[in-house]
Formats: sequence, structure tokens, C-alpha cells
Amino acid sequence: MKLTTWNINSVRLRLPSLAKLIKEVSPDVICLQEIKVITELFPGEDIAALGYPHQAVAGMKGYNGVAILSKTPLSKITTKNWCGKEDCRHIFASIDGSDFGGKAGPVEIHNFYIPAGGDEPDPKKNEKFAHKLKFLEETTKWHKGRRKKTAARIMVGDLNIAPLETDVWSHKQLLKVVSHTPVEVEGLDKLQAAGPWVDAVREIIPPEKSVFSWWSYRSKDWTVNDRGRRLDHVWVTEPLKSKIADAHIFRDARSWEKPSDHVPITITFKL
DNA sequence: ATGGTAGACACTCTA
Repeated sequence: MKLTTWNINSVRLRLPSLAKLIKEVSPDVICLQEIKVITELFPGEDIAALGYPHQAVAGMKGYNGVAILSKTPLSKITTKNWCGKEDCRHIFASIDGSDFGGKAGPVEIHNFYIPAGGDEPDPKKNEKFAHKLKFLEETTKWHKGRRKKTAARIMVGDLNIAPLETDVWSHKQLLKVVSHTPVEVEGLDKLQAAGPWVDAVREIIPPEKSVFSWWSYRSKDWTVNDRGRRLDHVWVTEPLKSKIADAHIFRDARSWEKPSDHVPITITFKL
């Protein structure tokens, strides 16, 4: 079972890129963030024609929005609101593991778009940063409450935090930059412990190795200094840990025509 | 220290 997560930054503008990804990778499940379209205008028919008739979409006007696209049926589709906002940052659904030949049961897939948090890393001065920290706290509590040792779960998305020193181009220079501050990393660590979740990408790519999934648009040429960050993640619960077969970050996608500022990440499981 | 680019939408917000 191949699963791709991608902050696509407008699904309508980037439909050709999505088609390219599908042609090259053909994932079984695709989780998108920042679709930036209301659910009613989501290009569901185009995407069904690309081989993904099963779709779970939570979209709003202009901002955010998440979607799960699947070749095989999705069940128990749920959208959840956090921090008292209806801002389309979390959708989850289950696939049937037995659709992939093995004897795996249902696999619950969570797709998150965690608030970016603005520029100033001080919750007292910046309500966006306060929102980000609150979002981490609320989701941590929720995951803790529904913890189940035997449950096969995957959590993906743009978590907007780069936890490791090797997840950013310069640990020292980003310590006070939103996405890599100690308070955010601590919050993300707690969220990870709440699953408890295993960082699937780092099971394959050793933590010593620098790897990024996002490069700012505000640079003439992203390849010159390679000032990236790993903001996008794939986490799994213990029952799936031994089933991780591969992880791939599509760095090349940052150079595609009209690129998103994030690149897709694909994890392959032997279910 | 600053400002750089991109997307949605309607002029300014968010990243």
C-alpha cells in the first residue's frame, strides 16, 4: 500500500501536477493539504478520472482544506474541528487493509494541516502562534484519549514543525523562527508520544541525514542554498511499524512547473 | 535587518 501526503497549495491550480504525480507514483492513497477550495468546487470528477473515485473532502473558501483520495473504498469518513474553528484542518477515514492482499484489517488514516503560526513565536503577542500551540495541545489530548495498542493508524500531513536539527537547513539560525522553536518541537514531541506514533520517514531515512519537504517561495532559486525544512510528516502506530517498506521525498517536484512550496512524500507499506 | 514570492479573492490575508 503506497500512501502519499502533499501540501498541494491549491488543488485546482495544481491539477496537472497531481496528474503527473499519479502517473509517476500511482499511490493507493493520497492525502492533500491546502486544497484552497470549497468542497462543492473540489475537482472530484477529474480526480476520479485519474483513478481515485473514493474521496473525502473538507474544503473552505480561500484557505486550508484537506482531502483524502483513494483507489479503494474509504469508510468512517470524519472531519473534526479544533480550537473552536471550522477551518478544515483535519479529516480521517479508514481503508480496508485486506484490499492490499495481506491479512491486515482496517487502517485509519488521519490527514492534518496544523496552523502555520504566523511570524512571531510568542503566544502573548501573536494569536496565530497561540492557535498553533493550542491545536497541538487539543489534538494531543484527543489522541491520548483514543489510544489503542492494536489499532493500525497512519497520521500524515503538513504539521508545520521541523522537529530535528537535521530537519532544517540551520538549526542554530532557525531556533527563533516559527516551525523550529523549542516550544513547538516540544509540543510536536508530546503529540507524537500521544499516539504513540512512530516517525515512518525517519525509520527509512536515518535521523543524521538532512532531509526537507518545503522550500520557501521567497527565494529566487531554491536549489542555490537548499534552505529547506521538513514540515511534512508520516507517522504510524506500532502495528504498522514493521510493515514500513520504503519512504521517498520527491525533492524534484519543487522544480516542476508552477510548483507547490511543499513536495510530496510517499511511504510504502507491506500490509 | 530586511524583504523576498505565491495563491485566493476582491484588497488584503495567509503562508
